[in-house]
Amino acid sequence: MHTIKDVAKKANVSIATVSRIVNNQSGYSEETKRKVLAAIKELNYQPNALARGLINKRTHTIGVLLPHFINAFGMELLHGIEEKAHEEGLSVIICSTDSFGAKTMKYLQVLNEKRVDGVIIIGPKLEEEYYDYVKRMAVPVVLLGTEKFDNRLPSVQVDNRAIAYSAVKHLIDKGHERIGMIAFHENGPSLRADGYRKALEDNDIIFNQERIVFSSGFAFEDGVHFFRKLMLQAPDITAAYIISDEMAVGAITAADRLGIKVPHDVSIISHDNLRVADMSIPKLTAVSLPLRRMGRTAAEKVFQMIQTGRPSESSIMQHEIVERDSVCMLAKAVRAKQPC
Amino acid sequence: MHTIKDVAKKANVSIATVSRIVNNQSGYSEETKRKVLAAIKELNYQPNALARGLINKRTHTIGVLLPHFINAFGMELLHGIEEKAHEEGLSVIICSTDSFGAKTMKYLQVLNEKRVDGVIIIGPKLEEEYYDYVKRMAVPVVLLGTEKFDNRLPSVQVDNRAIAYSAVKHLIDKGHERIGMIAFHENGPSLRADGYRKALEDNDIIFNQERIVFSSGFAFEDGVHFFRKLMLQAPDITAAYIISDEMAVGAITAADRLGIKVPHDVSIISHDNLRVADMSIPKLTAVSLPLRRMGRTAAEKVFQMIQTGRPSESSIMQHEIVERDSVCMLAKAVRAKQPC
DNA sequence: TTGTATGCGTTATCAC
DNA sequence: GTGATAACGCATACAA
Repeated sequence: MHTIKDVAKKANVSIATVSRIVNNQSGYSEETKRKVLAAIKELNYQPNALARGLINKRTHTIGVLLPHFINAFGMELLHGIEEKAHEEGLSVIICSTDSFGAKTMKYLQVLNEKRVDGVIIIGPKLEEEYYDYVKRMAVPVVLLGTEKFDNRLPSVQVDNRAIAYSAVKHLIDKGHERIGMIAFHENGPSLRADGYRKALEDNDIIFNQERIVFSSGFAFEDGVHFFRKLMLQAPDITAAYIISDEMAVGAITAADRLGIKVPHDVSIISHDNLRVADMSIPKLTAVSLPLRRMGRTAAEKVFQMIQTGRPSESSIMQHEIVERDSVCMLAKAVRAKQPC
Repeated sequence: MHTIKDVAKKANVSIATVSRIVNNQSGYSEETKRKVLAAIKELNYQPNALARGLINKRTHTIGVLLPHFINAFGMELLHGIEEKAHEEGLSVIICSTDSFGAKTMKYLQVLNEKRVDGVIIIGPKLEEEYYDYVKRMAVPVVLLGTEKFDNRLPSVQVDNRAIAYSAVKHLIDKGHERIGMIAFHENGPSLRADGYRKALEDNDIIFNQERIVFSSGFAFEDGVHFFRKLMLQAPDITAAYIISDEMAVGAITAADRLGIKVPHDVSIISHDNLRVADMSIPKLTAVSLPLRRMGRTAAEKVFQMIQTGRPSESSIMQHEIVERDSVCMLAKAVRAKQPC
């Protein structure tokens, strides 16, 4: 591994001159430039980013904290981050924290020691401990997730209440009135459950406690379990809003076992619109979240903050409904010509 | 951000002493140790990894190159890598190269400038250009993939011929004889197609060109397209070996459209055993690859190479067949009591 | 246009 | 035990 000194020697100039040329500043003749460039090429010289970082106080590296990143959801976010980050000349170090966040503090320390230029934290909530730490790190931090989990830091999120509202409204527009929901069991109030409720209210449908069920996770298994529970609890529903694609697929499996046909007997609309949504039978109608773009946006924010030194605004990303085959019209008049 | 100097000043010692204590070497009294530790805590001092790396010539960081890492397959590998790497005190920088590997050289340069301690390359093949570069980088490199794509570098792989053999053998054991396959279209000879052929041969089943079809990808869409093609080309098959879970799910969708029931009309065995395998209807019987463990193993290898300085052996990981619902017995005698 | 010298935050080699 | 001080590889203020 050659250093700037080797180049200087080979080109018969000082290291200062080499440095100038490498960082293409001004202050040298074309002649020397050629000499130096030739030496660089010949020696295969690559500047040492460590030494550079030591001086410039910038490592062109950011850290990403994501909890149990095994799932496809986080993957999409990560992909967006990585893509944008590299476009801006930033490398990304991934830190996959376990479900309990036990490793998080350790990761934060590592990132701090490595003097990353910024941090993106993916996750449902920001522990006070983490917040304190990143604050002391004094580097740009942006939060990335589906919940507005903190307002002290800039974030990229979606409006879950609006999403739930859209989803349920979509079902209502399709003629459904007895609508169930698999929500996520949270400590505080659930924005999604709120949106669900509001959509019913606005359309003069009475809310029925029995039609909402709270899951402890977002996985396939949760879907089969809680859809079953939902159907037992509220057998008369004709549609359901399920807050993750995997769960929705699980619901279809559960329905299958229960002898319920989707969408003929009950329509299903899901949340996220990951690849699986397109792979199930029937294909899932879903609320689509721009996960990739959210990742990109988060990366863009940290980059901007790094450049300007001032905090960025939070962004709320738009969602849309992608219609596929898991939801059908209910109105009898329509049903005749357009069976589902 | 405080430096070792600040700590030294606050503790009334020299930076040398602080350094000794931080790296817990010997050569100081308990008394000074306490003082220094107190100062460190109070100032919240974190050693600068850049400065350290500059001297020690180790960054405790490795780079991972993975092509279009969007898919669940790469995710599993990555997860294994990350897990093990952090256990060994290594951070991992991800570099997601596009399908054409156009960005690869750029990434390699970045990793080189950052002086990573090692590199893991995920992918189907190693371009000569990349090989030359990593060789010049003079850091441990391990290849991670499903193909033994190069033998100049240590790798972690599986035995694709054996896998295909196992899969087809499984179908044969279940009474199938007219077995189709969706293989991957490669330039060279396909190990999987070889294994398929060998399994037939060993069981006195004649190979029929029509029953094998070559896909250009591994995705869901490829599955629906090529399964359709396969069924048109060889309508008499009773089973098929499909080389990715996503494709297998696609095949089920295609079958559905064709009015073919899986596994009643045709059994399907897939490859990889990702989460989707468990989510389709019917659930997929699949050859399971220990992707997570493969990732861990790759990380372990680079770590070892970093420590010892000598190259590591290549590893071939074991596979196993996970029986679920997409394959059924064919023998008529059996069929009577065990319909599928 | 070019070179010298200093410092970035460490570790390590000497002295004391 | 402890403390100067020289590297590590580079950028830059200052001289020339």
